[in-house]
Amino acid sequence: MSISKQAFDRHDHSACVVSALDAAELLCARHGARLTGRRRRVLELVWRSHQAVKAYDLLAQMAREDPSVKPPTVYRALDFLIAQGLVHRIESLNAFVGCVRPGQAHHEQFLICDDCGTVQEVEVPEVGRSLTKAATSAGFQADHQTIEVHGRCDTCCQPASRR
Amino acid sequence: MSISKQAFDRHDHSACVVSALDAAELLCARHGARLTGRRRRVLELVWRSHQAVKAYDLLAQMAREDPSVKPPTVYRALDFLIAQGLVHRIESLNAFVGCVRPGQAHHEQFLICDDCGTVQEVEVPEVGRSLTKAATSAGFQADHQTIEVHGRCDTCCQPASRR
DNA sequence: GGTCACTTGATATAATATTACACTTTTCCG
DNA sequence: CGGAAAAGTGTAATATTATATCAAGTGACC
Repeated sequence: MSISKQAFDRHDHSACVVSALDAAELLCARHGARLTGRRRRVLELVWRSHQAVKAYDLLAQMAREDPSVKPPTVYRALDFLIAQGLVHRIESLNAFVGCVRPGQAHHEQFLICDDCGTVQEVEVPEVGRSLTKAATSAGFQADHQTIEVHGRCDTCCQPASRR
Repeated sequence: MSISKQAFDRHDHSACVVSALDAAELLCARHGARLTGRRRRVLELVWRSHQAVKAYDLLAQMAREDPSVKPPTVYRALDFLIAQGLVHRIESLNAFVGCVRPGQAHHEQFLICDDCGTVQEVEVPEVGRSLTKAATSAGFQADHQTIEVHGRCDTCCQPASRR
């Protein structure tokens, strides 16, 4: 972890959002990809929290602002953001989170709290390495790894009195 | 891997099915769980191949035999089999495979061929260990790991002529 | 034989995701 | 500039995956 759990719990989240959006603009510009209004809005909503967001929750929020937003609107934007590496899909939740390391090559590894829903993206290089190695020795050519650890986060493990 | 890829490609699959069903009977007896007709049938169908099976494919097959089979029938049986550790859910496919090590504690780790759909369950102890360790040091109490590697299996990597 | 827990049947519906086609906007080349 | 091609979006319909609810059946055990 780059920051402590305490720091995380009290962090200024608006800064996360701003930096995520800035990074997205930059990355898209560099890749010649268009971060349109819809896509930007979806990314912004995904970044509302560090919990995984459901596509239909995004849909509900966006449809309130503009009734022309329909499921394909959301899924297309998500597909784009995922292709750009700005958003990750959490398979075990059918939900989505903002990528904390856009633009840097990394395996997708997540700690998912089943209590509060917080998704923490981590980087444990050995895991990717061991898996790729094991796959290779089985004659398997690994393209993509889905690594999702469920459990309870630090905060949710604490007795209530200590929070 | 306990057997070679070549051996696997030509293996006598009916033996897999028989041994899976036998192991299931044994395990359920030991746990005081009831492997009813429905449940047994679902397990059998899951074991039809080493590919992940969709719930609605199971449903279609079973409904052909008995029209009273409905989605809950299948999902309940799958829930039971998963709880008994006889079947694993592949999150990234919304599909199910038979467990090759029922009764033995293990992390669920899979190599999934995106060409032929074959799912190979593997055991790479370091991966589970590294992940748990990383989680712990982040104050996270890990309960369950979802590890699914997508790519191309040995057979599908071979030029067609060599198959 | 009664009762309790578990299992199943049946109906309905919720939640997640995609297809298809028309239309608009942007790009970009001559 | 103008206009064709590509990319993005709107719209409607539908496919796929999964669960809730309540009633009825089944087997285990005293």
